[in-house]
Amino acid sequence: MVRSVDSPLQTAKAWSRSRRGKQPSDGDARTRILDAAEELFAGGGYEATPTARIAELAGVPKGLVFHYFPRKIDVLISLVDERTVVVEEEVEEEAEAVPGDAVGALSRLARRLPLRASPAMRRILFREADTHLSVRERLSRLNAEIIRRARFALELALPGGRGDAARLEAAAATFAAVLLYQESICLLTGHHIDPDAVAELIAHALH
Amino acid sequence: MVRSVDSPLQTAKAWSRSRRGKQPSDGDARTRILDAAEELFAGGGYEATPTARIAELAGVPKGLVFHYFPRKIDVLISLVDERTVVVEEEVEEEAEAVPGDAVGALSRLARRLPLRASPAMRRILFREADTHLSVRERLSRLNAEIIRRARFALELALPGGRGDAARLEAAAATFAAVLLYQESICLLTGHHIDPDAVAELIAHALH
Amino acid sequence: MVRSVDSPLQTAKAWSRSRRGKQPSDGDARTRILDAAEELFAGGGYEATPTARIAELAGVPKGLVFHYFPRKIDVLISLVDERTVVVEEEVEEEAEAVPGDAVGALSRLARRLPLRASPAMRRILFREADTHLSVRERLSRLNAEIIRRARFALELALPGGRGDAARLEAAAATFAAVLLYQESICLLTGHHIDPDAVAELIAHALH
Amino acid sequence: MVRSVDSPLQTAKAWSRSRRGKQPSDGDARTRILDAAEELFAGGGYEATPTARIAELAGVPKGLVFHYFPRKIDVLISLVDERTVVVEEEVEEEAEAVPGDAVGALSRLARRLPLRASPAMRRILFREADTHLSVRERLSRLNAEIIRRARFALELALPGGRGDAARLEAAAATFAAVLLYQESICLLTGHHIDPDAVAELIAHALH
DNA sequence: TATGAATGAGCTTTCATTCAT
DNA sequence: GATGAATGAAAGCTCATTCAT
Repeated sequence: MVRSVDSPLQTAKAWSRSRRGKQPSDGDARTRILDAAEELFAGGGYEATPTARIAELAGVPKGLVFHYFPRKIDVLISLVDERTVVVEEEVEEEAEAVPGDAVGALSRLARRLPLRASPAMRRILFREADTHLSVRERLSRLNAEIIRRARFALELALPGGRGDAARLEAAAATFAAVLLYQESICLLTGHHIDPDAVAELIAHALH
Repeated sequence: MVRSVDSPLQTAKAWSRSRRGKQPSDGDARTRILDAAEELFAGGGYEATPTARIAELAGVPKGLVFHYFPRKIDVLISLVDERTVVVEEEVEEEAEAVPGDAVGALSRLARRLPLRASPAMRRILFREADTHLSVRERLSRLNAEIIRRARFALELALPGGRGDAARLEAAAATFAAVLLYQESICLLTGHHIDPDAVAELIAHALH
Repeated sequence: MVRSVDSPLQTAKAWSRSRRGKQPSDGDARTRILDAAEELFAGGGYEATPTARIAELAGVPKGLVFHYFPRKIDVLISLVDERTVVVEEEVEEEAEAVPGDAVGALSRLARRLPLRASPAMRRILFREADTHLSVRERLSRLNAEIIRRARFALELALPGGRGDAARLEAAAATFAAVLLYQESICLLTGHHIDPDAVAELIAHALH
Repeated sequence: MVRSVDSPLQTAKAWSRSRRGKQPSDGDARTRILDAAEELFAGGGYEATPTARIAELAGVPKGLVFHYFPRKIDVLISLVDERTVVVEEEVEEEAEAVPGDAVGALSRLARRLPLRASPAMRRILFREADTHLSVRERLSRLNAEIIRRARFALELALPGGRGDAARLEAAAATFAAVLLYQESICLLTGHHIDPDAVAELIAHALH
């Protein structure tokens, strides 16, 4: 089953609608500031976005941005804190796992990343990761969680310990790398990678 | 044969030495400016690096930077133009290919990316790709070339057309993704991926 | 008799305790605002103290400061108005005067300045005097009163009109200058002046 | 006898003329910036003076102020460093000293403070002393030097060890206090103190 | 009386870029 | 080519003050 809310394939617009169900400039001032920052940071990058433009897009006076976020960097930090959630435990995963169905397990993971974040927030997560510590930490945890889940899915789906641990580890890391960067690489190079095909490939590699 | 010059594993220092065989502040002014910019752009990002700091690190007066590079962006463009070379044709590759040895072929590709660039330049290539067109184009060509080579290596090593074309394509793209992003992901998350293990995994997936 | 309350030698803490007999953050909001302002103005100066910090230290919301004091300058004015009292008439002074004891009279004046103000308020009085008219006026009156008293003490203690009027005037002004600035100069340069020694010096000069 | 150049009585205008012999807006940009800052800091205080007004009065663009003085405080520091000189040794003083003529010695000290600074710089020295360390240090050294000289003058003029050391110390400190603060107190309270009268008073006290 | 979000002018500072020498 | 003073637009940020509640 595909749930669109957290599919990485859904559009920014769709995310907005499904999460807030309102017009873009709705909500209180603080929310509108974060909305604006999210859009601008995703579009042009943190450094290249003046706070004045955030205020302008949010429809609030410049000073109000600093009322809520004393320093510009606090906007980014709050954005990451409040709008990216790495889901680190999910009991249902085991329930859904079907022994032997490694492809299905990975495919499900690809469709339902343990990340609650808009497409815009994902771009911010990657783009600003190497400049800002708090962003990097979040990304780091996401990466670890995806690897953990991929490993779990593969272990469950491939009982009997076929394949050594090292190969399983490489498989999990590879799948995480592809998932994390497919959006970026597609955006940058226009080359699309189908996670399902990779899932099948990896599953096949481990039999 | 392993050539260390373009190995992704070599250090920034080693690159510097092997390429220039000089002290860091050697060379003419233009070269020193590019050296400084390379280091600073890689470290803090293009936007966050003032031209004055480039001049300072290069040991040249501020005005000289603009003598060689009329606009700041020209420093980045020149850097990418002159210090990242995507090697798009290499006759020897076929010569080295051993039919049946897919792992060896991919492993060789990992060690010898079709990219002549310092580690610093690689970071710049990824970091600034979504902001600056010229950088993005270079990255795009690099990605395409790696996929092309990975596909070629796999086709050659796995004769007989075993495995369908789609799976082969997924394998090539996966390998390219891992190669391209392993440095970034390691830098960001601390998680290291061994290209050889991935090569073996993929080769095994295609038999 | 020595009364410690207005001795220039008493500490800020002692003043606080003796005057209010309460915890620092006691009292109604208006009082706490003035307390906070007194401390901050004395420490960093009027201009360098934001009203927000006054409110914060006072433990009241920012808006309340402006409820009691419509403009920031009104805090300073109220402080000077309410917390510096230049005592311009004191009948007992004559009673205590002992003809012939000029040193004792001056010494008593030094210990009991005709000023009811905390050490913090004294600093404010000097520091802000040349910027704010109301402060300057208060300081001016204090200076005049000290001179008047010193002159009176010397006249009374040195009967017979020995010494001409000009010298007596210079003596009074000198004593006032030393008294008024000894705190400042000690604070600024670390050099301490003993008012008693100066009293003796001056008395001796006039025989 | 040396007169007007360093007399505390000379006007700001006269100082300007005698020191530079030019129009106010002469000199290079850096000098004009310091000129403007000197005038404005003396008039309204450091905190209350925006750098933009300094630039405006100096007739230079705002950015140039920060070209020469990276932070606003550096303008004040440079001003104190370059435009207040505490003269800590002067051989002639002994030559001029006439044993027995204590009044003359003190009077000469009053007229020729061991301070090379315009009246404006003197005000800055006092006004900003308790906020800025570098200013306070300069003032502290000036105070110490005046005391040293006053003590020296009195010792020389009053041979024979008449009067104990403590009284002599008090006398020196008193004279220094009056000299240092007469300008301030005059400015603030309008009350003028004649240093000569104080000199005579003190000399008389020590016979 | 009490509150804190809202406001915008103005602050210090940064910086790419120009240009006379 | 080489230099660093000069320039001004724009950045991040501060802050007194207002005002609806």
